Amino acid sequence: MPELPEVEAVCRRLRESVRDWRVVKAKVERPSVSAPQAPELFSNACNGRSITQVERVGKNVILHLDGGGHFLRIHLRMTGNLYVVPDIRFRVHTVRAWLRMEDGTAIVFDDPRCLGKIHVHDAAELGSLLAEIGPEPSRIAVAEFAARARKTRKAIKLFLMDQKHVSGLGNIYAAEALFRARIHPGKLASSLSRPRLARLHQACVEVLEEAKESAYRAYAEPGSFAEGESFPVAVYGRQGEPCPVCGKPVHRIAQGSRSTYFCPRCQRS
DNA sequence: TCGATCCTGTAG
DNA sequence: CTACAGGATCGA
Repeated sequence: MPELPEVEAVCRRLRESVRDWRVVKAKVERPSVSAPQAPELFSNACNGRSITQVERVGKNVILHLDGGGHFLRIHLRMTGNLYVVPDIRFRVHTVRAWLRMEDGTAIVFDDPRCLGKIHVHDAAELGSLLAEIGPEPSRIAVAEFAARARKTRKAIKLFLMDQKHVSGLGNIYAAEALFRARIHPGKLASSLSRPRLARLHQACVEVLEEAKESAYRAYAEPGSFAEGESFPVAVYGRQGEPCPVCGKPVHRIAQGSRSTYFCPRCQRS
């Protein structure tokens, strides 16, 4: 589910709905979510500790723990979700890991496809972790954004989705930002002019900001995102449907073995 | 820099 | 049944 806006919604939701931050027991039900770390590492790091802060870095959720000098890095990948349940005994079967709090409630990591990850890190590693995740569009200067784009040799959409360069955009919002900026997704990042890159940067900031609001609203009920996405997508998933601007049918192509949607008239190559 | 791969669920 | 899914890593 999550790109930056959805991860942000998950974090906000946790901060609001967790009442007791003291962990009495933590368990990984599916070792692949903690691999290559052993599940016990997770349990040992969490048991008896308190979560002191919920932080989002790009699409990562960081849970800081007191005492032991550790923090958790959680990545939801495609289908992961993090939410609070009143009683761990009644969790759904797709819960891959959980932390039970002293008051009996629990934070669960629910991930049908098991693609998500939970890892334990030493507090000292936080800096290097942050260093390998690029800045979000809203926190990068246009000049820097353009400089990075011009340095790479890949298609602009792949550049947008590469978290090392710019963080937060995934398959949906990258396509939506390119549509707003009227740039063809297949164009080489290094071939775009400064004005076009500036337009794209602005579009990324806007799309993510707007999507944050709708993601949070869609996530009003703890435990599930509302059906689909309340963000009004213009092109994503709309192959064959008319472009909202010019009416030409939306095209779909493959890039990096993922689907890309765009308007062939508004976004010319 | 590209494709295959990790998993499971669901839509066609 | 196959195709495909809002992500990222790894090996070639």
